[in-house]
Amino acid sequence: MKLVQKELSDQEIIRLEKWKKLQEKGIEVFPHQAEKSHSVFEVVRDFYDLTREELEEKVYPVKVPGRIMAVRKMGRATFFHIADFRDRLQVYLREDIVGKENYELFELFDIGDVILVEGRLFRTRTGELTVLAEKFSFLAKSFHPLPEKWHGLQDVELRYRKRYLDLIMNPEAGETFLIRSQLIAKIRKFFDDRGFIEVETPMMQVIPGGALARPFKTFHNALGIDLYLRIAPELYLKRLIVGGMEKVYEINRNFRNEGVDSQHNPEFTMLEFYQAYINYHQLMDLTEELFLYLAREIHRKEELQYGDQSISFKRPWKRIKFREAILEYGGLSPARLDDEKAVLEMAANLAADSRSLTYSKALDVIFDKLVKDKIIQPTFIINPPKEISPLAKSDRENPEEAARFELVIAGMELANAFSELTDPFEQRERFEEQAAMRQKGDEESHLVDLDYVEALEYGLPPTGGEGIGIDRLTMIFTNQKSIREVILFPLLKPR
RNA sequence: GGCCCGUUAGCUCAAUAGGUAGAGCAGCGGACUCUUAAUCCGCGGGUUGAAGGUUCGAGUCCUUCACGGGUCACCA
Repeated sequence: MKLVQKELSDQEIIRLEKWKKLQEKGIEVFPHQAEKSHSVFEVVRDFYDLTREELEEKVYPVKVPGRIMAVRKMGRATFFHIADFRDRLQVYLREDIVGKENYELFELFDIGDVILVEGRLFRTRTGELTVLAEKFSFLAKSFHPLPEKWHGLQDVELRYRKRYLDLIMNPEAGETFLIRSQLIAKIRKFFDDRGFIEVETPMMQVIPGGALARPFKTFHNALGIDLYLRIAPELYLKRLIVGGMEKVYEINRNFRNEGVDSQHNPEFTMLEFYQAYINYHQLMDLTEELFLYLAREIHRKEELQYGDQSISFKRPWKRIKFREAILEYGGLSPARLDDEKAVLEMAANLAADSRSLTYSKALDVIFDKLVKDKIIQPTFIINPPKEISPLAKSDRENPEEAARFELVIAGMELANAFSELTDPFEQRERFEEQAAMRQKGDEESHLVDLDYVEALEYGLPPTGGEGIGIDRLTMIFTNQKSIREVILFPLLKPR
């Protein structure tokens, strides 16, 4: 018997010795299954309201699995708690009930062991719902001591590397990931109820498209070809609209070979949905509905606390043109905004790499640096420059602007949506413009995807499409400031 | 990648000005049949992230490296 860790602490050696003793006694430590009646969470949920008298009148037998969390031994009686990732439940162990031999056996149980407790419910003098144990047995032995009971696991790195310890010790962690799960479930319900079809499209692509980002590259041995992990599902989802699927959505991972910070993880989860026959204005309405629905369903509120801000999803949300947002929040005069040279200069000072800057990209840089942070309440930023939107239709009134919006909440870009470009000839031109930029050294420009253009040549009806970052959405809904707090296993360098 | 901060017992943290590395929890032994950060008595536990350097003497000062956090850059 060897543990992964090479150098063992005294406590680990003691636990191994206890295991040995258990084997000598022929006690099953790692059984094949457990006859449970309730989880800890279910006991607390279902019996929380029963009074002491009700519990005395009628016997409520339970068989509950859980991890031993805190032991208070007082001679021939012991109190301890068992926990699952949502709740904890007190257990009362008495020598006169379980028998002397069994009571002494409890010495071989440690904090951290997973056990099954069988008994009846009662309330203690202080009123705490408690299992009066009649039997208890091992479900698994823990060979390592748990982190400190009061402070929990504080080391941020360890919390990410050993998320299981975070979940065992810190109830807030479990709560965060529960909300994440509920968000995704409710998003599915929202779209399913509206007749959308959930689909899955390739994660490995020959031409990574649908966004402006650098991809991860890999290689397929049998076919002998380079493949890329997808940066977005967009072009495939629109092929499905061509194929007549009127409303589709996908919730899945995207991969972008970029830096890591509190708002970016190399793999992240995106919702993308496409609906034929609608434009980006209708998408804004749908987006408002979706967020309001999620806030009501999950938090029973229309306003959420995020840091020291209160974010209101009450409709209607602010809609402001990209240009005007820069004027309003960026502190530029209209004259300065139209002065191409001045704008380029300003952006060059804000960006490290100013080689491939154009007027439109410069505006985007200024927006990112100076404007985005200042927008806290849900705000649609509409009609950004067409040049940075190669897959969107041009705006009807201003052909240099895109029929597109970005949704900003709490200084983060939450969503990006547009009236999809459906004209195959214009799409091809836009791809070629992007290719020209790539020639000039812009690695994030879009690659030409003629297979996609060919799909458009068969006829893509007018379509509205949108992407929503699920991780950032979860951050807003769980009041977390780092994306790593909402991803169970964020990318870390190996130890 | 740049800059700043952090890394000390299983965990959470101390260690004045460079002078014998400590506490709480956890663990071990003992007392205790309504405790809940249980209490009381006693005990053990350290390559101070790694490698160099300065010094009579380094957890502490210097250099390099590793990992993490924050921030800037790039991105969503």
